[in-house]
Amino acid sequence: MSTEEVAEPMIRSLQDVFAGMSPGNAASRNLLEKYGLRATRQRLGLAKLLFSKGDRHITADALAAEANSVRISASLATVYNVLNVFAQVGLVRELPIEGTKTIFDTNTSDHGHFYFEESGDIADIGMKGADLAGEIVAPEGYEISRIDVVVRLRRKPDITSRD
Amino acid sequence: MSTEEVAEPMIRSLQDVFAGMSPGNAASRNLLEKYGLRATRQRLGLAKLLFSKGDRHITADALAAEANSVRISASLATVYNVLNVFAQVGLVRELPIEGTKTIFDTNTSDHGHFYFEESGDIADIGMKGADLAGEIVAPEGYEISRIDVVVRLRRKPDITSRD
DNA sequence: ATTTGTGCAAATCGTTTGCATCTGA
DNA sequence: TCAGATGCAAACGATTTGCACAAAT
Repeated sequence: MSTEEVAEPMIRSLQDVFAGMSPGNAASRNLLEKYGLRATRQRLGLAKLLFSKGDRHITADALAAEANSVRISASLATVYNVLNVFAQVGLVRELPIEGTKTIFDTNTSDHGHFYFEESGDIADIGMKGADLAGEIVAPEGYEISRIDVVVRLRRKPDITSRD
Repeated sequence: MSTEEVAEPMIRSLQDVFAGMSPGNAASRNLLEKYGLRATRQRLGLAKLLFSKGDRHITADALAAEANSVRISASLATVYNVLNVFAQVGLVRELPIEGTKTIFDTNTSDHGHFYFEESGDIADIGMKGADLAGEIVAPEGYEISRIDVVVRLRRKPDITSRD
């Protein structure tokens, strides 16, 4: 993983590749190898969990739990390892939202997020991320590497349920 | 640290209150009490450090170090305490930027941030934060409590220094 | 046969907490 | 006075790391 050649996310719809596939199939191996990653049992399994269910926002913790509940054995340390490696090559993206836990996003395209303050849930915001990019001017000598937009939401006072 | 002045914040009331003041003065006490906080030695000292030098983006760690270097004794635990209390009442704001360390921003107005990836420095972005807010529609039943915009920057390849 | 990944437990890092002691209104 | 703050050290939760073992090319 100390690979210098940080492959660029050429494949956008990872969901397409993984959707409905059984773990350990040829396509998955191919994908991992395309990113210079050895296709190990746990990487294949975790990739399946990450990419076969549409866009996800998940913590290492939660992913590990989910993996184990589906008989994909992978220690927490390995899950962290795999997620970090995936992030390095661009298969997933780290979200800087909540102070403590790191959240990994399987959607690596330019997009913002809604953050539901009471539940901690996260949801993608359609466009906007890119829109903003166009208006912001980077300081002299710098270029924009990425823009993170987080819209924090609180439940609106429910007027209909007054009595 | 060396906050490059990329753009200027618009609201700087607190700075005006504290600028050039000696620690422990009446105005500082007033301010703290206005927020329902008891004016203790360390709160006054930390407030001075935070608000008398213009907008700042600082970690608890760094603030504690700075305080001690200026003979304002305050344990790390207390610095955390004070910063958290200040954040609760709205004197400062927590920034969700780097996964690990929490950064406190003395500018609580609506604004985005530049994040210099190589140095870890943070600088305010003039407007934009609010602009974006106008375009985003909150999901049914929710309202926007706040929008965080972080523009990550990398150094642009320096063309002039090629040889 | 190598090289790379995995798993465990111990180690680290930032932050919080319990508790005895001090301090400000 | 006496609620509320502080300081220390131990406690904590999330993540990383060292090392022996297992698996992939």
